[in-house]
Amino acid sequence: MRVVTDRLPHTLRSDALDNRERILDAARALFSADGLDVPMREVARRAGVGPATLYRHFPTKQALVADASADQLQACRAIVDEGCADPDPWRGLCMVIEKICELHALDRGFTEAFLSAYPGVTDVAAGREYTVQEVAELARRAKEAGRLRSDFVLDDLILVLMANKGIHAASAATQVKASRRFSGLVIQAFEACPRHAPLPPAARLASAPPQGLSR
Amino acid sequence: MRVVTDRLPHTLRSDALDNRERILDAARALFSADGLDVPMREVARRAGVGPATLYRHFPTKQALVADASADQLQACRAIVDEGCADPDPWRGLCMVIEKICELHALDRGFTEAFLSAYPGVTDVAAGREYTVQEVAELARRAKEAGRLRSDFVLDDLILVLMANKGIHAASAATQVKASRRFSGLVIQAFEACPRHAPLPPAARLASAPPQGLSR
DNA sequence: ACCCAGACGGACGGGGGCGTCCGTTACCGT
DNA sequence: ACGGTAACGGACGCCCCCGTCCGTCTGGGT
Repeated sequence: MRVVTDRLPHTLRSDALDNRERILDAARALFSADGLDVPMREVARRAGVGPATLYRHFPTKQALVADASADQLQACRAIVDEGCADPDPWRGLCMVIEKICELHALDRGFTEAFLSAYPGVTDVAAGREYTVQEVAELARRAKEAGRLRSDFVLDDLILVLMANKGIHAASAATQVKASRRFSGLVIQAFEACPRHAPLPPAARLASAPPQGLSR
Repeated sequence: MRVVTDRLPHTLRSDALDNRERILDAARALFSADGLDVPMREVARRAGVGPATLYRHFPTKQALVADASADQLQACRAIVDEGCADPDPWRGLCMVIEKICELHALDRGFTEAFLSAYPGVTDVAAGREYTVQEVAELARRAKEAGRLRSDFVLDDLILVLMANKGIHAASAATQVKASRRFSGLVIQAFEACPRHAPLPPAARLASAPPQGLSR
């Protein structure tokens, strides 16, 4: 083990910075389209760099995933914040569900990172926690307003996101269309309605199995 | 349509028959728990046979998947037939959705085969077509009875099954629990209800049609 | 212009899955 | 009991991915 790991120059050389950006661009594109199950080599090839350069910038796949997912994570937080800011909590909640489902439909890799809670992708895991907690408050208010069914639990949100992840289509356009239809259905199921029978008990869904990061 | 492929002895030797059964048992167990992404070697190991024996009995993975899924496929047909036999089409439809979701929750490999996650398993694909067509008739009757929302389309069923596939949990028990909660939600979303707003347009998800023309 | 640390990438050894070949085993009919 | 052959499985060569080493190159400070 190295002892003195600090003392690194915090300024990268221009070519190194350039490569770093191209690697992240490549990773974003590939992860988004194909999920996290992409060989590191493939990312390097697409970025036009050698494997060693890739590993120098991102020693582990988790590090790469975390940095490549930063934008989407930010988008996620923005959606949730916007939903919470809506004076009508039910409308805000619906918007959050729709938008997040759509976001996930457009970025398979981010979806996997978001739902996996893989040790090492701590940034994403923390982002998910933030999202979930914010939505918890939003849901509380929506229940209070009598619009969200009283037997809704937070795990239902995870359930919906996992389910949304299962939806696959040939084209991105179809994917989004299907995802929209799905979130529409789910929202109507969540809406408080006297005709609705009680639901089966909810299940504890802490996290999904770490899939795709093993390579 | 089989031509005159029969020249070989249709009677396997006793040890061969025994191995075939053990291979299928191993495949069923592994596919069910871990999905179809299991190395052929792993199936062979579990069955206690060499790789060559496995490949002799099942030249391709599709062949193995098809035979290993036969039971579940039969169960699927039985569920659908039972649902169609119910004098109350809405109750029959609900039962079909619940039971099939549960079946899929308990067998990940079959789910993947059923949803054509694995191309070329024609038997299973045909079974799915049968299922879907039977449910189509059931749905028609449920709409006629005014219990199923009029804007339900068959692709919604595929959508639900794909979504159900996305749900993963640590234990089989939790998995089934989550799946039940999920099917409960979607059933309520499907139920005709004056308070329900119209849904976003459905997406074409059928992934079967262009098959069997060439080759 | 010079220099050298920081950055690059080709190449290497290891591991695992794939599908097949071929020498050996043992089932089954006579 | 015996022979022929169906059936077996260890072993092979192939390919892809992994993470690292090391010789080469170049950016940017003097």
